Amino acid sequence: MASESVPITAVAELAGVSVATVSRVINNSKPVNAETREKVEAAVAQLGYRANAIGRILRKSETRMLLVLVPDFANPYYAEIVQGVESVTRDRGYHLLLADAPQRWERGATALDALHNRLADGVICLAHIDPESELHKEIAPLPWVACSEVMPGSKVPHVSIDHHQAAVDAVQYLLNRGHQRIALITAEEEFLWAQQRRQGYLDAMARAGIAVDPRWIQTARKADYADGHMAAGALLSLAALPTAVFAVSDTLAIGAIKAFRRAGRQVPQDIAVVGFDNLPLSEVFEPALTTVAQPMRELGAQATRLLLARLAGETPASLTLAHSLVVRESA
Amino acid sequence: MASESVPITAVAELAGVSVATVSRVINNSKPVNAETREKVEAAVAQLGYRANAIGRILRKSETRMLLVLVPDFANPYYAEIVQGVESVTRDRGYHLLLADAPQRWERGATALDALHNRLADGVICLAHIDPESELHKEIAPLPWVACSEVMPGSKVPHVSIDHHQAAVDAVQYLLNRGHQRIALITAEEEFLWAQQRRQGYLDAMARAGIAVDPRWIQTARKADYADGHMAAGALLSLAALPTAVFAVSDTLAIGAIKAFRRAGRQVPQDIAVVGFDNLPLSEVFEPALTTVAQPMRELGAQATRLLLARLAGETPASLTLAHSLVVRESA
DNA sequence: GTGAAAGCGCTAACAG
DNA sequence: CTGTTAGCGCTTTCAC
Repeated sequence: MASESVPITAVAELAGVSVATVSRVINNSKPVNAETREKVEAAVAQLGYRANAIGRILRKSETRMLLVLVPDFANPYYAEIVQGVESVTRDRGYHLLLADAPQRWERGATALDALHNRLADGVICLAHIDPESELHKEIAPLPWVACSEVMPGSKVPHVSIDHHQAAVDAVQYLLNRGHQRIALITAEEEFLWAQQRRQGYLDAMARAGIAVDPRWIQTARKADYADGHMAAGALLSLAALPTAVFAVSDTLAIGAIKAFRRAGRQVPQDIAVVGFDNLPLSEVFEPALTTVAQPMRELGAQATRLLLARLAGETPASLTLAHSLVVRESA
Repeated sequence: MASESVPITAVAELAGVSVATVSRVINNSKPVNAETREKVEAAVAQLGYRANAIGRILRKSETRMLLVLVPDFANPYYAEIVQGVESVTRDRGYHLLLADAPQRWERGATALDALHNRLADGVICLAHIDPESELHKEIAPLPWVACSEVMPGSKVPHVSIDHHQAAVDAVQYLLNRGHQRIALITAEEEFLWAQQRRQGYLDAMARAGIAVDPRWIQTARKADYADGHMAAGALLSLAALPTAVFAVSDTLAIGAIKAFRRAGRQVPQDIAVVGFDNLPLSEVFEPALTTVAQPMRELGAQATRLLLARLAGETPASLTLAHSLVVRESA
């Protein structure tokens, strides 16, 4: 009833028992006489008692909160991962603490405070962490797992897809359809995945015995539409236009397609385009995008299970989840 | 250095002072002798001491955490609002507790536990709350504010746009371009905004002296592409095709445009379409969508300020933020 | 099966 | 300016 905080002592008093007994009843931690239990339960109900989480946490020094470090909330890719995280935290009775992982990490007032201050039991990091950075030094000794972004050489448990193989699959698909002059539109490689996807492209081409013309490879600054547009422009200026493009993100792919069309080229007839990510948008865009899909929710869920296992004292192995090529109209 | 938790007593001991003095230094709460301060700071640095948030919270019974109830993380609309929330919580030194607000609220194990258990100081609710529901009974006595979803008749502080006026503006734009037979594609009206946008359409039409043919109004079950597609199909079967459509969401608008085009109609030449939301997608889609934009980030930020003010004992007034019509190609 | 009491880490009131 | 002490709300020995 009351919105006011009612402490366990009030319940004990009303029920005519000790606080220890109340605690036993609400936690089912030890056998309690049925009659006593009823008295306690009645008192709990009457007062609308809810155990204060803070008192409990202080005592047990376990917060049952997990911190999620997200590079960008508004990016649906991360949003879906968070959804996956949430699905398992909810089941396990954990709460989710969300923090923005800013590009430039300021010493001191960081999102990691929550963890340092023992507000959270562990961290799930979706952000890229430079091994040389302040952030890495801060986070290294903490119980954390990486999701989607894998740190090379780091021994931290992580879950992600095999970006290299996914790129190989995408390019192989193009190869199988008879393409030879396959271009790559990639992004600057601060993010490891960009690097890995690039290598996948290179390896698939090499395995097919195709010499890659360096001008087929366009590196965009970021990965938005405008960048894709520009990269496609560069491709368009080539004497022999590639017959297919693998873009390392759907946004890049869409920007490129727009450029091709503006130049009077048909997709996929004149030039086929494969993207990466399977954004909701890629289904609606015309032509609908052929693209590589990642299991985002699963990525988040597994990362969470990994962290929970780690917190439980286990030493779980990192996980690589399956990707899939979604074939639509653009290639 | 040590990742192990070091208590304030350890710092006091090392510095040769009392815990009270340590507390004063780290909180700057009372003047401390410069020399003493230095000793304490040295000890803090040496031990890598970080004040345990839980102890502090228990003592001050203020968690500096805010709970955000989100209907759907993966929906970019909510994601951007959360971004706005985060921007102010970060500035004010609050943490963000994120919870999914499920459609069907199960009694007991709810996301509101966090609040009942005093884990959070207040709630920002982005979800629709039926005044008759369990959830409403639960949340009513708590410190909360509504964001984007406004409860009719409820006295809870809220921030949102004027959906009615926004719809009037959209329809008026169409009217100004000479359209008369303007159709409405709306969604089932569990959400108040759908109802308000519908009324805006009706009022704008009435004010223009145009009798609305009931068949112009198509009500979709949900608000996804397929629904827009279906609604457009119904419109297409009319003897006199409307010359314009106002769709209460961009997804509906895009679904409709696809249907029109499939039927050989040009947008906007044969039929103009205005959407609502200004999703990222609406800019990329072809034709680029003319649509109503909401200031999502601002919505989140203001809601947070409202809550914070409320927690500070003030009684802030609800806010209505400005929307804007973004004119592109579809109308 | 139950109660008394200690103590998690911290801040603030009170003395000095 | 600094130290002593109480106590926030809870769980968990340890007795009985």
